[in-house]
Amino acid sequence: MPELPEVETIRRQLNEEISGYTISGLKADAGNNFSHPVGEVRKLITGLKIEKVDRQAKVLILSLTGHYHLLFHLKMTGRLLLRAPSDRGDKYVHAVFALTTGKNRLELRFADARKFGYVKLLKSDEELLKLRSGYGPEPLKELALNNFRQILSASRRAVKTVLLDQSKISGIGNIYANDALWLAGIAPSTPSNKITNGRINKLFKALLIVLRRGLRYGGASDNSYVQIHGEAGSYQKHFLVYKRTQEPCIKCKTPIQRSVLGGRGTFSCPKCQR
DNA sequence: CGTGGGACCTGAACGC
DNA sequence: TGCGTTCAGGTCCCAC
Repeated sequence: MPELPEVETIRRQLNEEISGYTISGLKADAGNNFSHPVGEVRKLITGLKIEKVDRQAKVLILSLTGHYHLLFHLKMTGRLLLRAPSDRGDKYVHAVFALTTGKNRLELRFADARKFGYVKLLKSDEELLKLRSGYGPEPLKELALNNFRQILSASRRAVKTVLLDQSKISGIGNIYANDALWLAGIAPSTPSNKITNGRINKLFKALLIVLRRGLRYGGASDNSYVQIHGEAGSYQKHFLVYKRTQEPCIKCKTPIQRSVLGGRGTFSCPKCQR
């Protein structure tokens, strides 16, 4: 759901719209998922200014003055919504951050139907560095082909499992892993270290293509993901194999197969992917 | 080191 | 109409 393209879409919108705002309040209900008691977080961040909105893998990072960093992970059903204080009707809101600049007032609302998502406060740049060090390179910014080759050749696990491993590469989730493997013509269960160089090149390109495409369409609103003003993305209209069980393969018309790999729904064309 | 499974929590979709 | 069951994906944690 919220994978790299979805979270990056939100990051860009938030960075554009709330940078420079000051946090002027915080309300959260009992169903929140905060790393620290809400009262403590409120005390620490009230009055701090949002310097920029960053991202590591699927984690959004609001960097505040004073070297504080507010992290949001949306997991499956989390949403971040930017609203006027008078706007009503958002469901499953667990936390509301009041934002102020000059006379402008906004609310950043953290909503999550399933409560898997979290809000985490980091109190120093060191903590942020430590968090970042647990993640692999960002595919659209840092990942070089050589590095990608090393990552894949270092594991005997199924290639799809490696793609989804956030400690190896940042931000790839089930949608884009499935679609990239189809585009590259590689079966998801292929042992990662058995993929030839030529096919690694193909997969590398395919991965960048599907992630950029996801971004261009503003993410996949397949489930509960929406952008910060509630608009849907549209990548779900362009899935290559994801969720297309029994529908014809775009290349060869063979029905797309669903299987389970590493406990996750896996979609592939038995003819095009070997 | 790797992996399989369960846990987290709840709405939606489906079966009867 | 209304009940029950199953499923979903991101990540962590535990047992093998």
